[in-house]
Amino acid sequence: MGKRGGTGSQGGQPPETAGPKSTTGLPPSIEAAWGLRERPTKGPRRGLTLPQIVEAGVRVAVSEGLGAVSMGRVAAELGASTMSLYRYVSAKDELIDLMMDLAIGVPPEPDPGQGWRAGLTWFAQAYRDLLLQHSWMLRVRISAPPMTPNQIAWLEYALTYLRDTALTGSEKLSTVLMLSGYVRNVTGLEADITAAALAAGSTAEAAMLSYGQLYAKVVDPARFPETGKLIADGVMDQEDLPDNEFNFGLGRILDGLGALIDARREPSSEET
Amino acid sequence: MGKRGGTGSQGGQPPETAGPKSTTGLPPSIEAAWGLRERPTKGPRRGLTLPQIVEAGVRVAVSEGLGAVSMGRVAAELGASTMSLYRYVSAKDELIDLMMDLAIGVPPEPDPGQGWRAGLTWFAQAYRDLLLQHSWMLRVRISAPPMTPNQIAWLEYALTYLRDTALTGSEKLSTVLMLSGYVRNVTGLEADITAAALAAGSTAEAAMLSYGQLYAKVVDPARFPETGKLIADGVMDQEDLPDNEFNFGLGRILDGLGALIDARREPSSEET
DNA sequence: CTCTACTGCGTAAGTTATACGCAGTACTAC
DNA sequence: GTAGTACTGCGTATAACTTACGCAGTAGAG
Repeated sequence: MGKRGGTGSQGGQPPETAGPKSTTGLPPSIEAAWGLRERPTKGPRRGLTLPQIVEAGVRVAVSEGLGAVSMGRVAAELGASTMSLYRYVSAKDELIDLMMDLAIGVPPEPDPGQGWRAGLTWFAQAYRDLLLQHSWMLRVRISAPPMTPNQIAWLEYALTYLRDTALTGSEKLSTVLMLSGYVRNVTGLEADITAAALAAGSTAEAAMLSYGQLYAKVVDPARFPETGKLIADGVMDQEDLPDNEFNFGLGRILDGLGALIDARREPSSEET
Repeated sequence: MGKRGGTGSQGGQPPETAGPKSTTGLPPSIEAAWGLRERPTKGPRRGLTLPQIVEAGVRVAVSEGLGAVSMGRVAAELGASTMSLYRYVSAKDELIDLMMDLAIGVPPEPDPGQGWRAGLTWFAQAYRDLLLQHSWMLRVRISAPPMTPNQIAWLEYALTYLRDTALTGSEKLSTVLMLSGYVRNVTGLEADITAAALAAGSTAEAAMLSYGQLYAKVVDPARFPETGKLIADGVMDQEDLPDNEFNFGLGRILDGLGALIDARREPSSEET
């Protein structure tokens, strides 16, 4: 252990974490994402910037997968030392949160003119495309409600499409969370299947076809008749093409939502 | 490194992993879960059993959280050594998969008499209760379609409720996946919020109330008007009570599904 | 009784995140 | 200028882990 044997004249306390103390009470990652944390102006010039680091992290995640994102790897990407990153980021999780926010990006401007259904469909599609592009995001465990700037922007974007409906605020929020959760689930499942099969050494297409055969090996149709029927019908094999799967669930959700929106419009006299 | 200095007379190859070679092509965890892997009858009496180990793992997860589940901790729980577990389990992930299957358990017998909607509602509720009981499961990253025995049993259970509808097999499967994914999402979000707030040092109730105040600190109502409205209305604060949130989304999904089921029944002449 | 396929498990290697504190830098105050 | 000091990057070290490897011993098979 590092005994104090130097001639160092200061020996001050180490800084709390990255940056000055926070008074907001927000989680550190969230503070960082919103650019709070005023930076002092004293000491040596800083060698890196937060955005640089986060970009490097995303670069690593995109090219080598989330598993390759270690503090050391990201630092190497920048030609810096591992520990230097901790001057900008208080923990690895914070880096990951920031990477997510960067990758999510600013959503395309909403166009409420097209109606809630078309709007939400587009929202879902855009989110899906994003996840397919940055499939490492599917491997990040979500552990808090969305609070970073771009996440909020997407939320806002979706809420805008619901503005002219008679849903309550709480219902709108629930709707958006349900929808984005759905998109994440379906896309993630699809990615997992593809990845597992690719790892087993087939092409993506052939891989998806073969999944049902694994089920067939294990599921006894006598004990699980309904599941057995699905397997026999080859449903597990093709998964019906990912996009169809996606659209089916999306359609159901929006249908259900539409029923409520319609019901709200007529009987009540809340406004208009 | 262990140089060979002993008088050992054998020096054979180490066994592949836990147990004999597999010929099924299934992922190792799945094989283990279904009890494939015939055990030989030679050598010394085994000191442990797979179920014992998996139970110990669940015990640790329940009482100390998923993060506490390490090979060493589980072994200690059994009074065994860390490495001895690898005679039963090929990797930690396999242990986790088996823990999941054990915790999921056998679902209650379905009663298709009550109709698909009541049935699926009960299914969702039962799954939700399970996740609330074993909240560590929410922290496990799902990385494959459900394939272990009890997972399949739950799937079968849900499919049974859809038996008498005119949905296609593919639609039924999508429906169940959508539903269980939804339950997992909502329950997980709820658990995350509670956990985060508890960590911040409030009681569960008070914690949930305070979440919206974090949003208020960060969201500029001018830039994000719709989101700002939600915050101002206190929607983020209460999250509308977890159960309401849960029931809202569930209702929407089932409504949407109902519309399709009804539509299928009338116009077509597929059966009956 | 011997052979040998097993067993539990000690040892050690390889990864990680990250606490701690040093040596140096560049504003600020005089 | 010159000192003081609040910073900087980063080397060193620690604490968890997972897991490969191989030894010493055990018990069914022949």
